[in-house]
Amino acid sequence: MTKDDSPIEEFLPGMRCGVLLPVPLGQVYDYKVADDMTVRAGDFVRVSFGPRKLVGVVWGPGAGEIEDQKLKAIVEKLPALPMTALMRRFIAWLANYTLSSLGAVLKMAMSVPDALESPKGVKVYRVAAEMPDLRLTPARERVLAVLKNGPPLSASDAALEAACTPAVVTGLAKAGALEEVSQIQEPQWQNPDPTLDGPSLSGDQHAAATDLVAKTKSGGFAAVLLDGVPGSGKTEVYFEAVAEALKHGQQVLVLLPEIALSSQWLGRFEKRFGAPPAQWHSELGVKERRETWRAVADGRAQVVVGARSALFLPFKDLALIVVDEEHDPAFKQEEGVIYNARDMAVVRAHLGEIPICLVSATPSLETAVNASSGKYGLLHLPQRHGGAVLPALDLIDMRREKLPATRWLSPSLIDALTETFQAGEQAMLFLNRRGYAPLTLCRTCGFRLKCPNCSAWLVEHRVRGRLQCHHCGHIDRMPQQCPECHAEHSFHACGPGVERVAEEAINAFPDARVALASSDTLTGPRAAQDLVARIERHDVDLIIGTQIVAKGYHFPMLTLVGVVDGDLGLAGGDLRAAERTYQLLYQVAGRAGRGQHPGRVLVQTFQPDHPVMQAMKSGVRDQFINAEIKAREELYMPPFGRLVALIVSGKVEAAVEAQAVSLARMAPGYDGIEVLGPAPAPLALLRGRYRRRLLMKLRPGIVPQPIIQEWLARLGVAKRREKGVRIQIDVDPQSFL
DNA sequence: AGCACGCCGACT
DNA sequence: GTCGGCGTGCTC
Repeated sequence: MTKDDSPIEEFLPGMRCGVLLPVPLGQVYDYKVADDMTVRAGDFVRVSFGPRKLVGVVWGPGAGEIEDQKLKAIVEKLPALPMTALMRRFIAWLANYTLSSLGAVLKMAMSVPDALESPKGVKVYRVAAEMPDLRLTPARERVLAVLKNGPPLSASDAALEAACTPAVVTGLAKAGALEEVSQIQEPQWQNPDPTLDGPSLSGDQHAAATDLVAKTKSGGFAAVLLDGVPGSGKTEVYFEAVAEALKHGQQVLVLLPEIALSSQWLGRFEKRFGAPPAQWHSELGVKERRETWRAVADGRAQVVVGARSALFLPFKDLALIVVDEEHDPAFKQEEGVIYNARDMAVVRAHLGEIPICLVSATPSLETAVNASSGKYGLLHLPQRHGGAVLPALDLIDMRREKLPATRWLSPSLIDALTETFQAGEQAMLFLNRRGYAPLTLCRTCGFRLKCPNCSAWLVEHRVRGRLQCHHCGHIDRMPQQCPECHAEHSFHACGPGVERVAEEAINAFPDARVALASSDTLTGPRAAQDLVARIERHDVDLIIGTQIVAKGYHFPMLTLVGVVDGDLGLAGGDLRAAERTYQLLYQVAGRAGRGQHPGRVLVQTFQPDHPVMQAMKSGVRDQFINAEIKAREELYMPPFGRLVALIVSGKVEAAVEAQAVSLARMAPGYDGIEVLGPAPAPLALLRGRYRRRLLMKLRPGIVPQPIIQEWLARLGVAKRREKGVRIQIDVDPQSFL
């Protein structure tokens, strides 16, 4: 069956149809079409489900397993535009791939239930057909004149136009001179204008843009890696393809890892297209969500930039997907339905038969392999745009720098900072650790402050005067005395966080204006935007930040980047650690010297001979990548084999342990499949739940999903499912441990 | 996931 | 005597 000759799609009164509900149940429930309606697959309908009313989606013909008498009738068909067949196929594909229930995936695609209801009218006023007798004050006359000659307005708008207070308007309505009408207001979206002149492109940029534009124009699936060094103008290249889609009245989705912090990206977009794109991220208010959702569904919003959940927006006519910073681990959703938005974006493009462009200066190994094997197209921008040169990078061998135990900035780095400030330029210190210190212990008895819900240390945040768990959000006040030995003033902070480095920097440079940038200080888009503006105005000399500052910012006066602890990501022995560290360091280094001023990057490391450090120093990226690829290939690690993690969790440790053991015992024993574990998960206790992890390694070509389904089914048959224990499946986990 | 039904401890 | 704790079972 081809995808075009669809099964029965229309259901008449009295017929049985299957309705999928946004609850994690994985089943499609049968309902009867009520007498006064016809529904089609994709329609949003309200149904009774047990004691509650839910909105679901007509999914197809009913399964027919339940007797007619038990069938409930559909309560109501909602006026929203139906879910497209494409979105339904996407949901089904994702549920199957991630081994999660259809309902759980549907829930992600129905995150704005409000948007499906008929839009609520806004009270607007117009002049009544018959004018009653009333006293006409000048203000009243102005209001009547405004409403006589123009469209109906809300009380506040009319008041604004007539230069009076809204009370005058409502007073007139009360007197019968104005009629109140309910008007549905779908806000107008200012759409980006593709006919504005773009920037002039370099030869490489032009060639890449031409290719992307052609693919966007012709349609059809194509995945392309746009690989360019920081500052090479990748954004301008894909903007050309965005313009192409806009010219044909089609839509574009741009996925970014952390939309909330990309005010600079928005600025560039607006400069190119004269209007901002629609945005989609977790900080949107209810109203914005509802309006954006509707505007995307009916095609008024043409370009959406968003975090991973934007993948589930109901695009009417999507022509292109761009995944910027495609290597970023933030695309991976680790809770609930576990999926990688970058990979699922490729799937969506495939199902929708449209091109997708993956963008990065440090492509993930998976994408790099796909590009070199020819599965993905490759567009390469090897040079910085406009003659800017890549920063010079030096390693600081921390084994030679004699530092006191509570200092982390080496004399070499201090010297470089001094020079930078003297030249009137800006510097950035990078340390991927929030708070003041990652560990606090009692000097008297050795007690360590620890999270009650997780196997993690509590991190002191001195700015806010409290202790915080970075995994569950647990917050404590800093205790006065040791909870164990009751010694006073005995706490000792171990190791540095950004706050502590800031303290050290302020001591060393009392005159420097220092800004701290972490997820604790930049709590929303506005805070981020403010900081960016301050840095651009040069109101800040030194930025000290976590990975939040590694993203694609561009500050012309920023000429020195110091990495406080280059080795931080390398601990732990994960195969991916080297790749990650390299990507992060490379991104951070890219912040330096993007304007006319040449940049300098200093990386403090205790392992200057590590391949990552050597690759950073030589600037030869591909040599390092190729070595990593070879290592993966030899070990049948992704993308040369498959991994699936099974995470067993629950509140009772013994039950979790028992479940993990029985899972391992009943593991499939096929050729080419290896099951490792159980081992304590990276956080053996998280949010009060104990965790064990099993890792399944599969040789290339083996499809994991049916094998795992069968495995879990055998477990059920053998009555080896522990109560209160959850088994979560992570297909293609980020961590290899 | 919700939500109801159901069976055992401290309160007006 | 009731209010309420959360165990378990169902939802077309």
